[in-house]
Amino acid sequence: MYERKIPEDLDCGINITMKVLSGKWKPCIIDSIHKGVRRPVEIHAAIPAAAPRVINMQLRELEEFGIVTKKVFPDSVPLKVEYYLTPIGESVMPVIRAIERWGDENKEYVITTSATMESAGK
Amino acid sequence: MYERKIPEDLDCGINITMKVLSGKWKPCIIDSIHKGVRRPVEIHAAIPAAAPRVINMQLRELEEFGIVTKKVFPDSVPLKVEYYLTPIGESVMPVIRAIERWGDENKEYVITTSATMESAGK
DNA sequence: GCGCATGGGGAATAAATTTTCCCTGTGGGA
DNA sequence: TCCCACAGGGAAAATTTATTCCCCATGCGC
Repeated sequence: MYERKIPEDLDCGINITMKVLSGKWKPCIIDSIHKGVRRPVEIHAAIPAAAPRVINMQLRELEEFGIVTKKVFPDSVPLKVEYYLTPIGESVMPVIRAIERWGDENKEYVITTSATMESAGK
Repeated sequence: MYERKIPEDLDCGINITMKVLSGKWKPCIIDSIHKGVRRPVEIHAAIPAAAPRVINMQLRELEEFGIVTKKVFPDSVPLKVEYYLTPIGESVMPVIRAIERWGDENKEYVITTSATMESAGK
């Protein structure tokens, strides 16, 4: 990870969750794994917009936080790796679901609003 | 706002919500307003860790997205301004609550885990 | 040997976001 | 007059985060 220079305030729960979930692709990664997408290549395929390197790094961070665990099959060739959600990882799913649901329900609105914003003042 | 150079994918609901909520202090700001903290000075006081300038900018972005509305009392001196959640703003509250709840429930865990991460490899 | 797929990392660069510094303007009070 | 509280913005610097480019290793098939 990076070395923080600005201290973070972990007072309110919002910031705690954000510390774990912040990362452009982390919620998507968690959601994918929850859906049963376990192998790195599959995760990359599921989120093509993200560079593989970024997904690797965010997976590592999620692993450090105990959100996911990594299972390596040392004898299989080509090398096989699988990621699973830990119980803590499972416990964030309601949060991800809430985020996803709101987004799905307000997709139209957000897209048209942000389009309007761009054509107006920027 | 800033001019994006990397296109965003607004396919999945997660990214939609994140577009609206991303911003270091936005969830806190929304939560504060929901709790009845309406005037800019009060919001600043409620989130002392954030620079006032940042809060102003994020408020403006939230306003552009229709999450909050601004009510100005032109005749009062000193100038009085109040922010309110719009119906859409109210509709994100369940998301904020879910984020807040998970953070509160896992505060200890996250804090000790991130402390361990720092003392180990960084 | 060569190229493939698998899983991954270092270093540099680019982009996005936040923070700091200082400025605008109003009207009240000392 | 000078300074206060209020609300807010421009510009630059700093910080944080993402992305790109190229590298490593294994064992298979040709």
